[in-house]
Amino acid sequence: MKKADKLGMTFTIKSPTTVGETVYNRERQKMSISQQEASFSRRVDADLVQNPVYTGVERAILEQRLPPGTRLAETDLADFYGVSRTIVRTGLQALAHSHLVTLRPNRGASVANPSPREAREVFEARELLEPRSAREAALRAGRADVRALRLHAREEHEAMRSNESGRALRLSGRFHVMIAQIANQRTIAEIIENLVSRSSLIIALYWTRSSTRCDEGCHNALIDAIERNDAVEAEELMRSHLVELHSALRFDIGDSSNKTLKDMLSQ
Amino acid sequence: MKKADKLGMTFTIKSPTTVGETVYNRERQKMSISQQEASFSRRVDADLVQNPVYTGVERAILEQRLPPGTRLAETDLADFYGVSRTIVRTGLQALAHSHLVTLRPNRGASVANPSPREAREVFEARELLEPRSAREAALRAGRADVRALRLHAREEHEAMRSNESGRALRLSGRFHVMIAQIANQRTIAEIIENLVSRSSLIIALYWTRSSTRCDEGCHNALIDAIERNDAVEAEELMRSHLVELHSALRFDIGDSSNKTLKDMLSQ
DNA sequence: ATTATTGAAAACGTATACAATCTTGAACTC
DNA sequence: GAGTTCAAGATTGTATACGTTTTCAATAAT
Repeated sequence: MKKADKLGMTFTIKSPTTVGETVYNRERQKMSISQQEASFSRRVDADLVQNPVYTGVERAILEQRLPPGTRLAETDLADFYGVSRTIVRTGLQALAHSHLVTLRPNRGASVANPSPREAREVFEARELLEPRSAREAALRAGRADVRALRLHAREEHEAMRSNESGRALRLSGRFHVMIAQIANQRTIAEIIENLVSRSSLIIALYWTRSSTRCDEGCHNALIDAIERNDAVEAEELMRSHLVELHSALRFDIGDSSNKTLKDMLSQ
Repeated sequence: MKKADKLGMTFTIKSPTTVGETVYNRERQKMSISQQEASFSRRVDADLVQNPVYTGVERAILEQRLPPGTRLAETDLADFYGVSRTIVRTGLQALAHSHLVTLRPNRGASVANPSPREAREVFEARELLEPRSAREAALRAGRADVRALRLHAREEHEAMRSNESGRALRLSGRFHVMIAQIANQRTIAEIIENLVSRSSLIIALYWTRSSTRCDEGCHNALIDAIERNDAVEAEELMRSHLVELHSALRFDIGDSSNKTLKDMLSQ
């Protein structure tokens, strides 16, 4: 009770709208990206998509409503999402595997707090994988893919304009994942998806600039290159985009988040 | 009862010796590889290492005692390892995240059955990541690292000589992981570790040659290059080694495993 | 002989109970 | 006043109970 108050967890139990949108997005991808083998499964995800804790907390982290280090007590989450602790634990364990959440034995879960080293490594890995992905995407992208990318870029833009910076950040990450998916290398796309997710936490901790404006230009330029099937240009644009992001991180600041956690989960 | 018989699961409940060795290996690494930040945690693993289901099933898969597609009934595992289904589920979910196990809603778990496409993608990803890792390892490796590698190669050799092909395969994979760890890029090392694990399943399904003899020469040559700090050579050796492995896979054969699952888990 | 039906047994999904561990804060000592 | 001790409360870890779904074999129908 005291704890719930401290966390600002005066929740009315509600069903999260998260699941709906995620499913929608998946559906949309399915149309634009050729799926060669139905048997190539990520069944874990199929299960996870309907775990409200997983989808809800993931989304809250990607939108930076849950800052790094935030304690995630099982009972609070169970109450909030109206499920038992069993489901909460499943979701938290999955998030821990994605490095979005840290699990400490007998101490419970908290939003991950990537170290400067981890931050650097994540971006180095992205700089290694994503340019190649962008090149491949430029070679493979069809009309539907380009259309989906443009639609998505518009959504990003609108989120920025209406000052929904959290939503903008999440969509920006999703843009990178979409490119990786167009490249039609699921294994690598999945790795990239994970690295991109972690980037939201890294940006929350080490980002220096206030604006994410650069994203807009970069992303549009990338779409143009992909539409032209200009593989070399797409690869180079992606590389420089990532280097730019990476260079906007500052690792010399200590994590000093003293905000109260009011309404971080709800909406 | 009927089912247990069919699976050859006439288990005497015993504590798996798996955990012990794994811990030992980790300890050994810790000595040979410089650890800069204790806070850079993979706490999920800390938890998982003492999950007998996770360690036992993982090891059985890596040693090809559990062939792809093998059904993993929760109750059987619970009985075998002497834990409740709660623990079994935690372990299986973790294995599913590593793509070693497939979870289908209401249908339970089975050893993953990577498609030809997934197999190809895994090796493509390895060819992308590991050569670079080997280069970095060659630059960074110290005396202790080289010594650990040679010790490990000897273990591999002995496993081969004594016809423990499963153990040899697992150790061979571990060798690649060790190099990735020496490269001191934990994020990428973890990705490689996962790809290497999946390779055991891929080899079980699509391997054509009977011998793994080539490994021995390749690995020794790699150690030599690393000892000389010859980055270029190490990178090239790793690249060609992986290409050779990849080229020894045949994707046109259907999976026809009709073996009974006797004693696949025990020992 | 092959396919459909069906119901019992087995297996999975989720909630909950209880034990083990950690946290907190008040009382106490120095 | 700063630090220590310890018990009550809170939180996590594991097992188990129970409802739901699936599987499978026996039976019936085509």
